[in-house]
Amino acid sequence: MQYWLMKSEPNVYGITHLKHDRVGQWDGVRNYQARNFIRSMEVGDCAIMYHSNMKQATGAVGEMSVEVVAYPDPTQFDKESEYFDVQSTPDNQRWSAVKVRFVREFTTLVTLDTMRAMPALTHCRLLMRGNRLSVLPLTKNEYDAIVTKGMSS
DNA sequence: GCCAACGTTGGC
DNA sequence: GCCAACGTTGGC
Repeated sequence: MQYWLMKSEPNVYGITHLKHDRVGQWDGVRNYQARNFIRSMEVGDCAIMYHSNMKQATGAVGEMSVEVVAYPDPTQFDKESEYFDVQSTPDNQRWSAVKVRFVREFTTLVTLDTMRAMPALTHCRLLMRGNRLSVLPLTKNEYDAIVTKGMSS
């Protein structure tokens, strides 16, 4: 069992969308390190959804689980998509997607400030300077600490 | 293989 | 909207 944190922009695909869809495709990852994490995901892995780029509501918003392991991200071949990658071909599939299932939405937004103040997250990559990874691993301890905060009212 | 230029991310 | 930090590209 592995634990992850996955960033999304809530206006593109946030917790509200996933809650509605129940199972959603996590695509558009265009960073090799993040892609490699995507490829190492297993069915049943736990993941925290994190909303980024929000003026008021940046932070962890809920829990997901991995429903389908990595497969070629269809948006890389879609000329209409903003994620289209001219260098991707059927023989050279550069990018991967997974499917995630909605588990629950936090009752409380866990903001960056809150997370910075949590001893359990001292070494979390999310909080390190200049961190830009959109998919990153968490320890069970880090994951549990965020969920506990999120479900406290 | 180095590295300058450029593009992107994401907090503020 | 700004800009620091980091990743990628491409000339050499």
